[in-house]
Amino acid sequence: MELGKLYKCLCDVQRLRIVNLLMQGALCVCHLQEILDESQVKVSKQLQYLKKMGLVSAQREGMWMVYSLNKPFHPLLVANIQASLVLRDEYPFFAEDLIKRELILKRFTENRAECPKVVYQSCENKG
Amino acid sequence: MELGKLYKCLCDVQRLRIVNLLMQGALCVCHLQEILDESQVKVSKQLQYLKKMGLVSAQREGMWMVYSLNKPFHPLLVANIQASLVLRDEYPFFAEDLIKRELILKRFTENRAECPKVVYQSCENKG
DNA sequence: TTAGTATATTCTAATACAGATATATACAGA
DNA sequence: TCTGTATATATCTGTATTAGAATATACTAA
Repeated sequence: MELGKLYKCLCDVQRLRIVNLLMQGALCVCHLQEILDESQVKVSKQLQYLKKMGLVSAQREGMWMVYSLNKPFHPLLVANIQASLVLRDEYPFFAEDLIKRELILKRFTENRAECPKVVYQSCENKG
Repeated sequence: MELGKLYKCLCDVQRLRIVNLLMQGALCVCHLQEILDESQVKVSKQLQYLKKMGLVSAQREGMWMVYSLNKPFHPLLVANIQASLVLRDEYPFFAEDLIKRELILKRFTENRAECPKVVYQSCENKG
């Protein structure tokens, strides 16, 4: 992947947070929206951007559009997310978002109807 | 430093290459121009951009403007450059630029008049 | 002072992007 | 078919960025 493109994906904090989240597994728009506390339009647009750049893919499941980070993950993507997670004093939202994600996934185990299969599966894979 | 800003600095390949080079030591515009094989205006503008973003500083020495990467280097900057250097099959220009830089510095040892002191010193420091 | 070298600025036009608002589509269930 | 939920698209506005060309500045040396 072209380097300029890659960094363009990361140079918006919302997108950066989305990438961080998707690296843990697929998520649908509404849950990204919930975690990022952003409007639907904004989240959807950023996802379109990431899709246009070839970083993510979308997959419909019923009402939901499930987005996932394309594999294999680019080494630089991994390096950046890992490095950012380490700098949690300066950029706490990375870790915080992952916690919010965990809570949502936990909620799913109680009410599976709230969540697309794909997301649930990626949750189960994690153990 | 704000993350968005940092990645904006990196999302242009010329700027990325400049950062890679400056991480090794200060350089003046004309030598960056030579290594990147770009027009003076473009190189100068990218340097202004990086300066505006707070990533580099400029220092005049005679005819030359010497640019250096502000310290301390941001951990994410270091992580990205290191990771990019490792991926030399995909992004060979990083390593190539460093070789060109070495050649220029070697040229300076033969003709010191061609080079500002600051650059020469950073060259000597390296061994 | 003049010429030459190194660098920066200004102008214009093109493009990309972000935010807001409104509207449209896709699907599920009654 | 109607309703609600989830998601996407369109439009407009403002701002940021980029490129190229021309010009200006800063300094050196003669």
